[in-house]
Amino acid sequence: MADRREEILDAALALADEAGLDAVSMRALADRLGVTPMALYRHVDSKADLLDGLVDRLLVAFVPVNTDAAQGDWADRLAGLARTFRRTVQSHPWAAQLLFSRPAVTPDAVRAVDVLYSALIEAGVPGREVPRLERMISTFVIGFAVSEASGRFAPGAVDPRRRRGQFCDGELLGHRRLAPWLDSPTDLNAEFERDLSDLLRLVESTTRERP
Amino acid sequence: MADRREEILDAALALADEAGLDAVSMRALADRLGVTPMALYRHVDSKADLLDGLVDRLLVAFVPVNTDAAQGDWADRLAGLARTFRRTVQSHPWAAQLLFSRPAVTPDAVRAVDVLYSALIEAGVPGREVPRLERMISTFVIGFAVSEASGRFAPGAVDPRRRRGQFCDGELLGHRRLAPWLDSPTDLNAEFERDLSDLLRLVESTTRERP
DNA sequence: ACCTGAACACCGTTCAAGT
DNA sequence: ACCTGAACACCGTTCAAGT
Repeated sequence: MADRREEILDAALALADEAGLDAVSMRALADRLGVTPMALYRHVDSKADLLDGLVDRLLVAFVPVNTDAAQGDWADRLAGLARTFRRTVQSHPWAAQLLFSRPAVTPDAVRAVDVLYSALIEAGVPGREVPRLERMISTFVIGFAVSEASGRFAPGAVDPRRRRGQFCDGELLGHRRLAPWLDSPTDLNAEFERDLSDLLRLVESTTRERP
Repeated sequence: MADRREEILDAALALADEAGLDAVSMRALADRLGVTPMALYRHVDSKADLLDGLVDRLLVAFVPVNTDAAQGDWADRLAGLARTFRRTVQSHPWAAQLLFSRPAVTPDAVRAVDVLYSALIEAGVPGREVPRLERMISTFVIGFAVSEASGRFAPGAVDPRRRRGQFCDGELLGHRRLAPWLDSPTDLNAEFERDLSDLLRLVESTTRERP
């Protein structure tokens, strides 16, 4: 009765948290379970299937069923879901490599999409526009979390020699004008909140009729 | 003088276009160049360095220097850059796995960021807000292109048995109310344009003073 | 039903040796 | 300077065999 597949996914998740996604090989996973690599294939179709299972585990963890994110008006619920998702990726940065690769197809992923749909309907967004706005918001939220986890928002150690070259050639005019604001480090928590409130304003503006 | 590194990147890009990113191994790449795998390490630090070089090649291709995307007012330039980026990823879908992994650090990536900075400044966005809006827009645009290329926007073949189960249990209320709009297939070209115009409206609204 | 052992066709990378 | 050969320590997966 104790589903062997679940034990395998437990071990894979622990391995990924401890040593990163690259450390999750069929062989290493089998070792950790005290079993031969081939024994895994009885419960998992392939390594790709294993990774799909891993992503699903993460989504189970964050979908709001009887949690804070399920309370409040539509804006609270939408922002709550976004914050919970970001926090989940922060605790499992290895997931960044997987999150953009598969459609939201598992029952739990569909449930998360449904929370967004319901929030947008409650906000008064026309039904025709809801799926598009859902994709837009989820694309941004996943993108932000993945960018953070994979270092895309990191300071960016540009080769100073080349940078100076670009500056002197009269290039990078934008960077030059923004110099006062580019030196201070970014508070990504505050930035995420500002981005969210911008997106909520955008949702609100979609409830009014437009040409 | 003929830089050997450039020949290697040419071959790697061709290999990726023909057979996908997984086919780009040091051994296969060496084979294609008629050389021993170890010969590559004279011109490339590691496989990671090779992949960074590949991404850079893509960015060189799309940064607007004397092209359509460099013309027009700020909104045209911003939308042009987004469209060109999306088209680039569409022609090289293997890049999807790499685009979120490294900060925009190479000279060409910095140039692309600068085009966005300049557009936002011209739009009248306060300097303090420009870097945030640049990250927000680029995160969305990269996320959209990557989602498309990696199948996240694909129809989503949910297991019908499970889906029915969820429907009958009174779950997925959002999906149920949206059924009329969820059956027709999505025109992603039109959706991308609508998303872009929403983002441009958001930029405009940031030029007005807010609390 | 569930697991094992041996094997196949691959990886990235190091190191000493060649010219 | 540039390349090679052999080797190390890995991969995912197939297939026949064991209990």
